[in-house]
Order: sequence, then structure tokens, then C-alpha cells
Amino acid sequence: MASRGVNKVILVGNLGNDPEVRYMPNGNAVANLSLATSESWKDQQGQVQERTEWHRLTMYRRLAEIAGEYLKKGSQIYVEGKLQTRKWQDQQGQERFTTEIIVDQMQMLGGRAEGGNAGGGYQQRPQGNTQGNPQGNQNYGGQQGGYQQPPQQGGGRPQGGNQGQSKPPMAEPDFDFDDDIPF
Amino acid sequence: MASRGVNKVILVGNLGNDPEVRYMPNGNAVANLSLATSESWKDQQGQVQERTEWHRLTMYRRLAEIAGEYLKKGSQIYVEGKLQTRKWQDQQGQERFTTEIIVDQMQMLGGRAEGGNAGGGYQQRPQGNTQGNPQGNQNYGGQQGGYQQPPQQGGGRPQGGNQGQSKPPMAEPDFDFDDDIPF
Amino acid sequence: MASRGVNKVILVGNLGNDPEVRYMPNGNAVANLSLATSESWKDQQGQVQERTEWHRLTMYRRLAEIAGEYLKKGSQIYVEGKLQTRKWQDQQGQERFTTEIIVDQMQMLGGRAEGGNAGGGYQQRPQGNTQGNPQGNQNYGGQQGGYQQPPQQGGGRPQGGNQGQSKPPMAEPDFDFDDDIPF
Amino acid sequence: MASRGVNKVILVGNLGNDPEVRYMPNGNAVANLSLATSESWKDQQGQVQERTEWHRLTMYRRLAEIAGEYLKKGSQIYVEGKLQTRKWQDQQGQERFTTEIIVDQMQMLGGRAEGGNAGGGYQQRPQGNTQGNPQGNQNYGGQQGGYQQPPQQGGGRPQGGNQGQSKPPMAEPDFDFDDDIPF
DNA sequence: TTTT
DNA sequence: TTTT
Repeated sequence: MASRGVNKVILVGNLGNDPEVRYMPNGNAVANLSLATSESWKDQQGQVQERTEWHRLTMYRRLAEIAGEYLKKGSQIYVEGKLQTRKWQDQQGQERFTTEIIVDQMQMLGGRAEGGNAGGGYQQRPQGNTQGNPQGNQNYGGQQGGYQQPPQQGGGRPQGGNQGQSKPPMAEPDFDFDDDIPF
Repeated sequence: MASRGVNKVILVGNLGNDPEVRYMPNGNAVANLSLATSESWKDQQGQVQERTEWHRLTMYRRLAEIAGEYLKKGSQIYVEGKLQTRKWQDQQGQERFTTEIIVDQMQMLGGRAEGGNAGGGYQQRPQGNTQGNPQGNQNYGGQQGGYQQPPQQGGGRPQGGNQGQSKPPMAEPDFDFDDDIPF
Repeated sequence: MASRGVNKVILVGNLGNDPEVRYMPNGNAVANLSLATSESWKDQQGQVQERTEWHRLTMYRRLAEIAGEYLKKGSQIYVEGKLQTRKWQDQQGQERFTTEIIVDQMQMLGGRAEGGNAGGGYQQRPQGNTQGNPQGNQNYGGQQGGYQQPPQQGGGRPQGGNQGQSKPPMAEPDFDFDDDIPF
Repeated sequence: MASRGVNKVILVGNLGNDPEVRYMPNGNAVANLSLATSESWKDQQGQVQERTEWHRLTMYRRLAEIAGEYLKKGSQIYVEGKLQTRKWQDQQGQERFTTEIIVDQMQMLGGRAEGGNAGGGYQQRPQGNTQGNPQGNQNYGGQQGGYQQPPQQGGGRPQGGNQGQSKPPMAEPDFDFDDDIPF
């Protein structure tokens, strides 16, 4: 509801792969995307140099579904979100950290995609409507994702389930996942 | 729900005056604020120059109330919103345009305000909850103002009421004001 | 060099017309562009509504040239800049105000443009270096376009030259235009 | 000079510690800062929850010096920069990644700091001009810090020097550090 | 590790 | 009209 601080990320880039979408027991979708932003410049010898930065994006719910449906490797998108760093344990049991962008707004760019639906903009819907409770005028999102409804820390999700893995676990969702156990 | 395009403004500055808050018949608040952002630099003669830009901000509903309660002349704030240009008619009946920032997120800065409440961050609540309809978890705003619920153009508000004026009329709210006539 | 405040605008949209590029006596280019950002949403009756906001963009120098060369009506771009409101006088001698976005960063989107050069990103160059004049303290870039080198207020440009016009005069450049008289 | 993509981070928060400033052989300063952004909200039980996100900031050159001089634990600042993820090796020789915000603009907030200098805004200076070396095309600032002058990948710095460490090595500067060996 |  |  309130917050102290601003945590905002704005990216425009291309996807390195098709989005990976997973569904949780309660039907909520989660998508992971890999986005490249690159910059090129001339060095002091006049040679063109290029550097690409890869960003790990996480989307939830409707936004995740849209990503899965309309985005693919190479898609150019605008995203807005917030930074979130998660701690996890690798196979040796060592602490590791992964920083992700929790996306709350996405915009497909280019408009000439063959899918026919390119060019739309989408925002994270508010939380709590996941179990199908109908609420007439609830659809108008516009909200910055879970910005105001951050994670129920440890809310019913066994932390131990992620131990000993070699890739980072999925991001803690930025809203209540009730009592389901996602993975 | 969807959008095509991004329209985002981010400002940090100080208020030139106390916020002006007005209430509409349905109880919704609207606030107008004047925000200064200034930059200084050294010119080619080494003289320090300064330039101040004044921004007209508009806030609605809860955000407007918070502004009226906690902000005053001199307050330093962070705001995020979107640009909106309105057409109005001056006293000579001539078309005029005013550009405003419709704020959907505000953050009080400084933290050492005497009021004791400095330092909070607030976001525009979603629309449609103004008549006191209770909806448990509905309060968590998080949404970017009316970003997704733009104006009912001409929605019940007599345009003629603003003709012949010498200052710009209040901004068309960025969401349904039902059937009330604000001014 | 220093500033107090943040004045930032981020837009993604399409051009309503080809850019208008003009050159000043000293060879500097100035471009005016009209950019649309639109949002659509479902109203309470479930009808899809759409609203388009038009933004007046101003670019200087190299950025203006690039705009003239690569952008045209319909081009989709990302821009970053600052808000600036200028006062001018209409044909009746009345004060009028126009708010523009002084662009310091531009990114062509889409990437499949026929021109072969789509997809590049460009930033405003600093002021006053177009004639190769060496200027010791000129190096402290890091700056967003003219962000740190604001207008020489009234610098050699006859204000009266703009009186009695029906369209807004060109924006005060955000940097020295030396001693030339642009229009 | 050109880029394809946008990589932008905007943060407002408080420093968890005094900035750590180090100087390189060529006199360039590098600062590391730890910035907290926190958000609070009411959960479904009506309990106030809070979550704090910690961000690792890196500043170079003049900005780093200003940070060292004016910022301290608790300082509230606005920063703008870009995301950069670096690979390094821990003491076991394992690959690790650290994501940092390379800051190119900083603004001190609050204004009532006891130091007397609070409230200024600063931007990253462009690269390589600290020793007064003249460089024709160096003037075209408009650039966001090193945004246009990214790292000379592997530029003279022995990677091996960082092997086997347990904390992340300092960020590769986003511009030429000439031929010096920083650490 | 900050801040309210 | 603010702020430093």
C-alpha cells in the first residue's frame, strides 16, 4: 500500500529464446525470459565495439500467459519492472544470488510480427483474482504488478525444495500464492 | 487493459505552493500541484546559470487527499505519471492547450519533515471504488493511475461550462467520474 | 554541471508525420516531431475505448539530422528527454505556452524497416562543439544531452522575432547557438 | 555512439553504509554503494509487511568522488544508471555472477543534511578525459555516463588477479582505464 | 546494511 | 511559485 523508495527498471531489447512458461497448481502462470540489450561504440582506435547485456525477466499470471502466447526468440519488447535479488543454494550447498527484473508492464514492439497481434501493451493485473472470483470492473490492471503486494515471505513454500540445485530457483512471486506449492 | 505506446514522466522537485485540493460531488478528490525542477550549469564565461522548469501536476482520489494532507509549499517529492494535453477555451473563446502530468505514483522525500509522516510512497488506487463499495483486498492500488482506464471523453461533463475562462479548467479525470458534474 | 531535480520523460510511440528538420545559420539542425502514444481499454459497458496523446518532440543537432534521415510518418521510436514549457505570443499578442519534450536519446524500433538502418539508438551530442572549437571543460559528459548545458537565456536571439505568429516558435535550444539568428 | 536497446534503472533509497571509494593508479575513483529500497503493504490478514531490496551501485570518477565526499550511511539519493552483470570466480574457482547498477546520474535528496551541501545533482563525466587528453570526437556528450563508451573488454586488466576470491571483484569500469591495473 |  |  505504501512504500519507501523507488525501484524501477526500463528495458528495450530482444529475446534470446522463446519464453519459458510454467503453471502452478492454482493455475497461475510464471514466465522466464532472457532479454538482450546491446550497445555499440567506437573505441579509441576507431574500431566498432559491441557489448551485450543479458537480463533475466520474470512475469506472472496474465502477463506470463501473454508472453508465452505472443513472444518468441528475437521478439523486441519494452518492459518495465523492478529489481529483485533472490538467494538460492547451488549443488554444493553454497549461497548464490540471482538478480531478476520482475516485470509489471510489457509492450510488444515492431508491429510487423507475423502473428498478427504484435504491438500490444500489457500490464500486470492486480493480485488476488486468481481463483476466478468475478469482479466486474477488476480487469483494468494498470497497476505496477505486485509493487504494492510483495511476497508473503516464506508463505507456505518449502524453502528446502530448492536446495542443491544448479540453476536458480524460480523467483518468489510478488504476490500471494495462497497455499499452493508451486514446484 | 491494453495499450500501444509508453507515456511516462518521472520528476523530482519541490512544490512552489501548497497543493490545491477540490472535491467532486461524488467525494472524489482532485489535487493540482506546481512542481519545480531546476538545473544549474556554468556557461562559457564560467558564470553559473540556473533554469527552473515548472510542471503542473494533477492527482486524483486517494493520492490527491494524501497530497492535501502531507504536502505543502517547498515539499520535495518524486512523482511518476503520464503526460496529458487538454484543450480548453480562454475568455476570448480561443482554443488553448495545457499539458499536465497525471500522477500515479508519489513519494515524499527528505524524511525529516516536521509533520512526522514524511517519507512515504503512494500510488493511485484503481478506479471504481469511490462509492464506498467494500472489496476486501481491493485497496492495494499499485496501478498506474488511469493508465488503463483513460477518460470517458466528454463523459457527462458539460464542456460549455468551461468556455470563456481565462485560466485552464481542471483536468478531465483519467477515469470515470460517473455522472457527477465536478465544477 | 549540477542540478537540483529530475525532469525525465520516456515515450514509445509512432510519428504522426515526417520529421520537420530545419538548419540554422551555423549549421545546427533542429527537428520537430509529433509522436502519438495511445492506450485502449474496456469501459464499464465492455466497449473498447481508445485515447491517443500527441507529444511534440524537439531534437537538436546530430539527433535532428538522424531523425530527418531515418524517421518518417509511422516510425515507431523510443525517446528519452525532458519537459520544457515555452512562452510565446500568438497573433493577437497574447501569451501562450507550449510544452515540448527535448529529446536527448532516441531509439528506432521495429528493426525491419526497409531503409536498412532501422534499429539504431542515438543520443544527443553536447553543445557547441560543432565547429570544432576546443573547450577545456567540455569533456564532462555523462550528461543527458543538453541536460547540463541549458539555454543561454536570451542569448543573442531577438525575442521579438516571434511575436504575432500563429504557431509556437521553435524551442529555445538547450545549448548555445553562438551568435547566429536561427529564424 | 550508437546502441540497440535501452537499459535503464531508476532508484530512490537510502544507503546502508558509507560509500567505499577506491582510487586507481591513474587517479580515477571508483565507489561502491549499497542502496536499500523498501516497500510495505498489508497482507490478506491486514498485517503490515515490509520487504527491503538491496542494490549494489557502482560509480566512477567524479561521481565516485562526490559520493565519497557527500554521501554517508543513511543518505537518501536518487540514482539513474544501467544494469550490468559481471562474471567472477569465487575461492573454489566457481563462476559467480553479480549484478550492479552502473550509475550515471545521482541526486542527493532531503536537502536538510547537516553537511550543508545536500541537494545537488550530479552526472557521470565522459570517459578518458581526466588527464586532459584532447580527443576530437569526444565532445558529443549527450551520453549517459559510459552508456556510449562501454568497457574495453579485458582492457589491460589481468583477469587472473581476481581468481580464487570470496567476494566479487570490483566492477569492470565502463570506460577505458588506460593501461593501469586497478587492484 | 538503510529508512519510516 | 520551490529548492540549494
